[in-house]
Amino acid sequence: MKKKNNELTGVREIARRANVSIATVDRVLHGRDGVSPKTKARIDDIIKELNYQPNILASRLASKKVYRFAVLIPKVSNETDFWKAPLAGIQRAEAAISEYGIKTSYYLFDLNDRRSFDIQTRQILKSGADGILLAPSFINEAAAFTDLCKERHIPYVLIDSNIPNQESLCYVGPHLFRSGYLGAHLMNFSLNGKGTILVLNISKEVDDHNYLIQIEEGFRAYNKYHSLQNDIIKIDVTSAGYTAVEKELTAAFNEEEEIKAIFVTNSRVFLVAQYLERSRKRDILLIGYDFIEKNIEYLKKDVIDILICHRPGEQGYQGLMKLYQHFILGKTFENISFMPIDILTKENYEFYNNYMSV
Amino acid sequence: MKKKNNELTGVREIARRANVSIATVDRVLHGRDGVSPKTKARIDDIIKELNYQPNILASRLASKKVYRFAVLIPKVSNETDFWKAPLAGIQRAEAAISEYGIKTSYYLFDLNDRRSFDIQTRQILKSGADGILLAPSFINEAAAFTDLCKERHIPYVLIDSNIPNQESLCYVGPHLFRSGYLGAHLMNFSLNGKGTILVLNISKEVDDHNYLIQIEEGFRAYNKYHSLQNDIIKIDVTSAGYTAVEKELTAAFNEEEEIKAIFVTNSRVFLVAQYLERSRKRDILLIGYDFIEKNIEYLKKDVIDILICHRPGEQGYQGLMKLYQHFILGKTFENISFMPIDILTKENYEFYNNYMSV
DNA sequence: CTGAAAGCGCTTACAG
DNA sequence: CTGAAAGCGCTTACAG
Repeated sequence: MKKKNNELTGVREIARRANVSIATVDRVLHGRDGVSPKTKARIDDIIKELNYQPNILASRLASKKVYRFAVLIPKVSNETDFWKAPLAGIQRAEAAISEYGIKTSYYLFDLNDRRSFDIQTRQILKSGADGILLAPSFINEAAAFTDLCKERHIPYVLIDSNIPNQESLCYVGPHLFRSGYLGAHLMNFSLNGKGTILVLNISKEVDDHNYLIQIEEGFRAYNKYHSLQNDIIKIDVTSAGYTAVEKELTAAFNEEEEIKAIFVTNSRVFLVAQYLERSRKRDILLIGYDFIEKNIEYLKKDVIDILICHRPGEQGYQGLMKLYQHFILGKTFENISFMPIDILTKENYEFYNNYMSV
Repeated sequence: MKKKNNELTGVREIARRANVSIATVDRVLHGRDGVSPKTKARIDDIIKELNYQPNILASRLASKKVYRFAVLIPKVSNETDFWKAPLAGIQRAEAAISEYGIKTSYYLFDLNDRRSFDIQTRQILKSGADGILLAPSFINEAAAFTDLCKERHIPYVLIDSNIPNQESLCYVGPHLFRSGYLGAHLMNFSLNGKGTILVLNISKEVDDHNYLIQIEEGFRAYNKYHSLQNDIIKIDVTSAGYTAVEKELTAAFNEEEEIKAIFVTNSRVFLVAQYLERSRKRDILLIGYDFIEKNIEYLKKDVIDILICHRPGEQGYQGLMKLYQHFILGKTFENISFMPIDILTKENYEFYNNYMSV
């Protein structure tokens, strides 16, 4: 049975009402030119009146246009498997949206080699990607790159950490200050105001400073706000190897007897755990960051008490979905999406990453 | 330009190779009968050989079939806004999949009236829903209902709590025993083995017992496993009103001086917080469940120290998506999806629910 | 500036 | 048991 005219929907109905062809409606819908202002106005009115919502399935099926997204993140290394989770999240998103004519390409760089970051950025620009998802691990290089993106009007989404004052499409990641603040609270929850606290920044890269400093400031802010009397000793370990950590910690423990807790501002907390284990120091409260294998190992052994995490998988998933929302759905959204700050212990870590099937 | 024959893809290519029409291919693809065994075998082989993946967009666009999902959850009440979050998650999923020809209907029942649950179940069966998402709050009624669903071959997904030994399509929710176990750990993290602990079950419904008992058992298991010497006093408050809680707590505090902490096995922890505030008892460690307004209020005021949560929004989202995966994508999956067990404090609760935009 | 027509990869009656 | 044809709601050349 053929539908009656007044049962038409979508572009057909708009075309009928405006007395034009659906091709013209399509032109207006996508803001292409070649339509007289008069016609355009008429069609625009009808679109509003009908509160027309395009059928994305039909649109994507008919269109040959392929959107190309580039993903620029660190490769998983022997040192750390942190980036496994974001990658998995990104791939989960990729699977969900690939039917919509989206091609996702991966450009992985080496966290120990800032040139590899630059090399990949050049590849991306050459590739002609429509949108970019990146982790700005090398902040200066990243800022230079996003400047280029802006020049070329290529939207980009940041995950893991933010570049201040950059007009990204979105930042998906933690509120670092608040994360450090939470860390201090968790320490105090157990210490109840007593004992000296060691704060450790372990990083050979100056780039991390922006990242670590925000966490440290949050940490200190908590103790200040609550007028806690704990001494805080801050140590910058400018090498990410075990020996450097061992040396600094040995010195610290020799000088100061009252150390009751250690807070590590990034995922290198396992190095400290290793030290505590080897030197048989028990009853030191140890809190650090990130769900990585080496950390989980010490969490299980009760050497690390708490790991703070920022949903790395979710960051990757959401990051790519933001590009999808922007390009395919034409949605707008807040340009910051803060991740929850999660608390992992020996008792709940198992459930943290295994629910990600949808 | 017309494509060459050997560039054909999808059903067309299968049909060409099998020397049949695409209608026949379609029949085989969907297991409809009316195809000779010989032809079917031939087509099946080709499907495998080509590793054919149907184009869901085209499929859903062409099909007139509408899938109807029924959602059976408690309505948000004045007493608690707990069910806001699952509802929001379900609606988020609904928005994501509605284009695929899915109609979602809501059947909300009253947690104070088990008959309302029954009434809604009858409505659902009458409606002829294809799949059901439900919270089995009244466990006996729910079991009777899912028995009927099984008889009629209507798949259903459970959220929030499980019905033991039911063959649901999936359970999406917490591992309650482990959740209680974590609760005990958090207590001990602050108490360090000292002080008497009060465990409170506040519920007038016998139905909740299965739920609460699992949590309590987990809690006790932790203390036993770690040989903690804390006394545990367990109180069942069989009314969900403030006065009953006040009476029981007053009595408990009069009898026992050493109470240092209270663990409430469900979201009624705000009633205890209210009591502690009114009776000016400070320094009592208070841990309970769920991100609801009244609890957050006391979390902010430092009366409640920790809330344990099981991603209610995610449960709703994933629950509906499981039905989608089953019906539209024809995917298979584990029939249990345990939620992470999250720890909320005054410092991180703000980030817990605001990232849900995708 | 505009329209007629083919096509995206499927599903659905209908006819035989 | 099987196939030809129309159609889902869009987009895309192409022609004028």
